[in-house]
Order: sequence, then C-alpha cells, then structure tokens
Amino acid sequence: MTAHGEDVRDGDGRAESDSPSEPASSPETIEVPAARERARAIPEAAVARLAVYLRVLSGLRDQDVTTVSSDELATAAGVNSAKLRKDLSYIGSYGTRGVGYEVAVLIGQIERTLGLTRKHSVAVVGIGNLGHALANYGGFPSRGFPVAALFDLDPDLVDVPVGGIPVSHIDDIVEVCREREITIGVIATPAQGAQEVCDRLVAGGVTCILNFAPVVLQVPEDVEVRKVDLAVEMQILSFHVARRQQEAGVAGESEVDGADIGPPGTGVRVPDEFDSVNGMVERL
Amino acid sequence: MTAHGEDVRDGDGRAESDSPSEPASSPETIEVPAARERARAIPEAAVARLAVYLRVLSGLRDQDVTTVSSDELATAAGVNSAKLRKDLSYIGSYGTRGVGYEVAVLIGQIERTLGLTRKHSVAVVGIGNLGHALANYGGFPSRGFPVAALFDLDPDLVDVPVGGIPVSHIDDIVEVCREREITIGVIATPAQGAQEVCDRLVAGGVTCILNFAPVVLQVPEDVEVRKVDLAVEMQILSFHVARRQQEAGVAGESEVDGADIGPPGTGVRVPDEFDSVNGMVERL
DNA sequence: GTCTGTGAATGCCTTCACAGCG
DNA sequence: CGCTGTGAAGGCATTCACAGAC
Repeated sequence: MTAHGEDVRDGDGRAESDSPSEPASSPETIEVPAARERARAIPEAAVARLAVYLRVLSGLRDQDVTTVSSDELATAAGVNSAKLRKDLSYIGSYGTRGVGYEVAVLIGQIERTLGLTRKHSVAVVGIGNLGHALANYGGFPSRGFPVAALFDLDPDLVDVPVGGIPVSHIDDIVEVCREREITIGVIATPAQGAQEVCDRLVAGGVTCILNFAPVVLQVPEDVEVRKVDLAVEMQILSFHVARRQQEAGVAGESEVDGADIGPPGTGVRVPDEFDSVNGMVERL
Repeated sequence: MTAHGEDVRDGDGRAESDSPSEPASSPETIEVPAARERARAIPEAAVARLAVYLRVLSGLRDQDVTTVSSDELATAAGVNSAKLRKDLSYIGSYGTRGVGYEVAVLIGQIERTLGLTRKHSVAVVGIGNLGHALANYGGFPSRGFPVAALFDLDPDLVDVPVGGIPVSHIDDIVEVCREREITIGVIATPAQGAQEVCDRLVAGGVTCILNFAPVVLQVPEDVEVRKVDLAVEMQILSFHVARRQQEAGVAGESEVDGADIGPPGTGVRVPDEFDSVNGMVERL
C-alpha cells in the first residue's frame, strides 16, 4: 500500500497498502470547475500506480525510448494493461490509437497530475539511521523534494550539519517550518514522541506527513498522513508464510526448532513492542 | 500504503495501498479443511489491520488493561468499530457481548492467525543505512523475526559483524539462506542489483520478500512480495498538496518561488531517477 | 489490423443496521 | 441495556470487452 496501501492504502494499501491513509470525502462540494475538479476524481489506488508508471517511463526515456504501448508499460510496471489504460484515462487521453503513448508526453502529464511541477520542501524529524539516510539522499532535492529542515531532540546533534543542513531542535519545529515553507513532514522518531512532533508540524503549517513511527497519528482532517510500518509489513509476510504452510499439507507443521516465541497471549513479555521497528530508526 | 501499501499498498496503502502485492487467487482449490482454510478467507486488507490491532493491544496489556470494547480498540487503531468487529470476526468469536474483548485472548488469537507463534528467520541484503538499522534493531529477534543473515556486495563489509552478525557476500546468498533456513528476505539494495538479489533469495528457499528497491520484482507465483517505496509515498503526498491547492481557490496557484523543477516532459534531466529514494538506502 | 479509451459487469471491501447474547 | 457478531446494502476498484481512431 500497502501494502499497503497502500491501501491502502494499504495502502496499501498498498494498497495496500492497501496500505494506509484516510481519504475523508466531502460530498458537499458541487461539481463546478470540471477540469480543476478532475484531480478529485482520480482513485487513490490509481494515484499510487501513476507514480510507478512515472518511474518506469523515466527509465525508458533514459534509454531513449520515445514510444510505448499500454501492454509494454503495464508489464514493466507489474500491472495488467486494462488497469493501466484506465489509470491513464483519469488524467486524460494522451495516447495514439494503434500506436501507443509518447514517453515524454506521458511523463509530463503524470508529473503535472501528481503536482511534481512544484517544489515541496521537506522536513525530516528524528535524525537517526533513517533520518540520516533521508537527509543525505541527493535524489530528493533533484526530484522536487528539497530537504529544507532537520530536527532532533538530542542537543549533541543540534547544529551539526547532516547532508548540508544543520539539525534544529525539536522545540523550534513550528517557527522553522513556517519560515522555510515546509509542506511535507517526515516523522522518523520512535513511537513515544511522534504525536507531539506531528502536532508541532501541523502547527507549523505542514499539511502532509509521512509517518514511520508505529503509532496512529491524530490530525485535523485537512492534513494528509501516509504511514510506513515495517512491523506490519513483516507480520503480513508472516501471515502468508503461515497460510502457505497450512495449504502445503498439515504435515509441514514444523515448528522450525523448538524455539517458540513464548506462549502467545500470556507469553513472555518481549523487550518492548514490535512497537519500534522504529527503534531501528533510532540513533545509530 | 501504503498502503503496500501496495497497495497495496495501500490503501493502503495500501493498501495499501494500498498499497502493493498481488494476491493471485486460485479458485481451483475446493473447500475442504474448513478450519485450516480459514486463513485463506481473511481479506488482505484485514490482515494488515490485524497487525495494527495487535500493536495497540500490546500497548494496552503493558498498561495492565485486561478488557477492551470494539469502540475503544477501534478508536485507538484509527478505524471505525464496525470494521474492527468484522476484521475480528474473520479470526473467530472471542468477544463477550455486553462487555468486550479480553486483551490477552485477542493478542493470542491474532498472533496465531498471523503466524507469529513461529520463528521467521530474516536475511537483510544491502548493508547501507537502512540495512544497518534493520540489523541492529533488537526488537526484531524478540518478536519472532531473528535477523539471521546479512549480505552485501562490498568486500570491505564482508565478515564485519553488524548487530552481532557477520556480513556475508552476496554470492553466498543461496547457500547461506539454505543453511540458516531463511524465510523472509529484505532487499535494501539500490535498484540495479535488486532483481538479481531477489532471484538468489528465491533460489535459496526464501518465500517472502520485503522490497525497498524501486523496481518491480519478477518472482514465481509462490513467492510473496511486499514493496515499500518512498518515492511513491512522497509523490502521493505531493498529489494531495496539489489537489488541496486547486480546491482552495485557483488564486493560490503560487509557484512558491520561481524555482521550477524544469519543464516536465521535456524537462531538464534530473541526476538519476527518483529511482533511488533507495540511493538513500545505500552506503552511509 | 493494432492499440487506445471507456461503458458495463464483476468482485472486493466497507458500512449499515440489527438480531442475539450476556 | 450494552456490545458483539453478521447478513445485507452500498461504494470502489478491477476486469472485461468492444467501439472507434489510426
């Protein structure tokens, strides 16, 4: 999403996803600006796939491919061609019957639809392992997502530049986000601080949040949250392993080696919460 | 949804998601073992949420809460109570009418359903930032996901222990996975090597893969893949920013500052591919 | 003939609403 | 009377299948 969805969407939802996210539809707005309102009409699931098509198309462009059919593109993106055509139809008719799509045109239209023609300044909160990675990644700024602010709680980290940007203290989230016009906040903190951080980001004018902390964030309805939860992903995989084993004959009920995780339910209390797959995201 | 999601992914998401993932239903199998076949019947989206409920329930247990109603649990998990009850109904009837659910019982049943009563040895491939984080995270082994193998291409890393486990060379994936009975493979490499790595994991007997590389992996149908794609997540958020701005009056068409990302379609070629949000996952 | 674009059909998931148990 | 469990209804998303442009 999401899978997870995404979902949600779920994901995911995906998706998966699928994955995550809660659309919250407002049926009060009447159809008026037609063309402008089009965005509204694109299903969440389709939006997620458009991003995938965009990546594939970029790859094709790099190989100097100028034209592609729905079948080729669909295969490369891992979907069937009917779905792909329907997805593309939401953003308009840019193909040529009997031929296919022009790669450059399609890239342009998808970028426009996804709002990638505009800069989206990003703030990363929680400069642990993942935070570091995000801050250092050069592909972000070049793709329209400049990382413009970093935050952490640790005084030892404050003012230390990571990926060229000095880390600010969490207490300054609101004012720094306001100043630097941050639109997207990435929460890479442990579970405990996440809601607090989220509140501050929202107070600082951030309307979109990507949450790696294993908590369900409470936000006003005009704020969009997407969640990436490794614990959930692992457990979904676990479910599929289990299912497959059941199917493949009850005989295969091998408990691997006696090493049980402890009687579920009453079981041995585990250090703490899968909670933090996000602990993994903590200080290195 | 991420949500995987997909999304499933999404939604997701997704699924979800939402996200990600492709169920691939086989309608040939006839209903026979009823109870055993139950797992089959649980919707993918519900499985993702069960993992969320499990986390919330663990939190409640830690606070010594012994009983919880569908309403309380639903609120804490960020879903509505009808959905939660339906999800729980897929795994059986463990509530008490007029009262609610016993926390311990529910935890046990969800763990059983998700196959968490069994160990799932994990291999992490690509010991960059994210790989490091995963290898170091103590919550994995304690929750039934022992990280039992690490792989990287870099000779400088081979034999260096990370999180207590020495890194093996990518060339040895097949035999090491066989030996250590790895069931879940996590791909945290850049895009280029991902398919190759995936093939080796599969050859080594891995049936479930969590993929962080921005590529659509090709796998046999008996292998389950979940994808986590930051690029997609960011772009979905971007879409929502764009949509919101359109809604909030056309006037607000502020291009922030003239800094465009370059004419989409024909645009300035960007370093390379959002491709690797995964670059972020590369060597620190 | 090829391949896109799209109404119509199908199937999945969510939501409703209430019967039934404690 | 409260809260669970669940059939039935409704809403989305995917898939089908074909008309129409090239």
